[in-house]
Amino acid sequence: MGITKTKQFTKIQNRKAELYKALGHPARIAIIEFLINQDSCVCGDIVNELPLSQSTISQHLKELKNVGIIKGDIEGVKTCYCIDDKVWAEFDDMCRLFMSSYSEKSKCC
Amino acid sequence: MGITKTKQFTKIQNRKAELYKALGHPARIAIIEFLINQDSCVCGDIVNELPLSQSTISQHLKELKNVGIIKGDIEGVKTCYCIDDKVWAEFDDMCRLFMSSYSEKSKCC
DNA sequence: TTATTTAATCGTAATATTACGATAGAATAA
DNA sequence: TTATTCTATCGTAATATTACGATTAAATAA
Repeated sequence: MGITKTKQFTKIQNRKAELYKALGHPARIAIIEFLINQDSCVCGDIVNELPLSQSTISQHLKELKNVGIIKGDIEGVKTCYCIDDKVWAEFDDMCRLFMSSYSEKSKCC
Repeated sequence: MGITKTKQFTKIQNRKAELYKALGHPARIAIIEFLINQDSCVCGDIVNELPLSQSTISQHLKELKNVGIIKGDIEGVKTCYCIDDKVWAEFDDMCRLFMSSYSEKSKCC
């Protein structure tokens, strides 16, 4: 089917999965790493850096934008992509909580 | 194409993406949450808990097992699934490093 | 104005994912 | 032995994802 039964799960479970899924592709990891490490946030610079076509990268940027991890600012002919502080913090909190909810003590086998 | 150009990215980028991707489905989030919060780790109990068929859940369990997040122990007729401490720690470390590599100071727009 | 640059979107092909029922195989119970 | 229980796997259908070239649209440059 290829269609996820979203309605069967909680809002929080879906949001969690959505954020993880957005980072579930090496190109999108590379894009985020680029935005963090480089001074530039210009779309064209990302395209030059990554081994994928312009249209493919544009598609990946859109997915990251859809979940809110990044935001795009059109500046004349160019577009500047940046990490969204609020969503990054949301993701950070969510991860910490999720990670720390498991302790080795609770293991059974 | 539906095929990821894995070879164009680093091992670490691919591993990161692979781990995130494994958690990029609400059913798999629910499975992990169940394993963390319940005493049980028996496959059948997971199937009873989640709103999906036995075969679908078996498939999701396999994906989590493939990236190493969980491991399965066959105990007679039943199978016990547990979180793998080592991989969980790897994921935790990876997340922390990734999250903390961004600071709001570095934002540009 | 016309040309150029930049990035989003469209169309499309190949492959992957999600989901289920049916089946199979292994372990235990009767 | 035979029946039952449990879970993995197979086969399949519907949908999603990934990737690219071509096109479009908007802004700037010539």
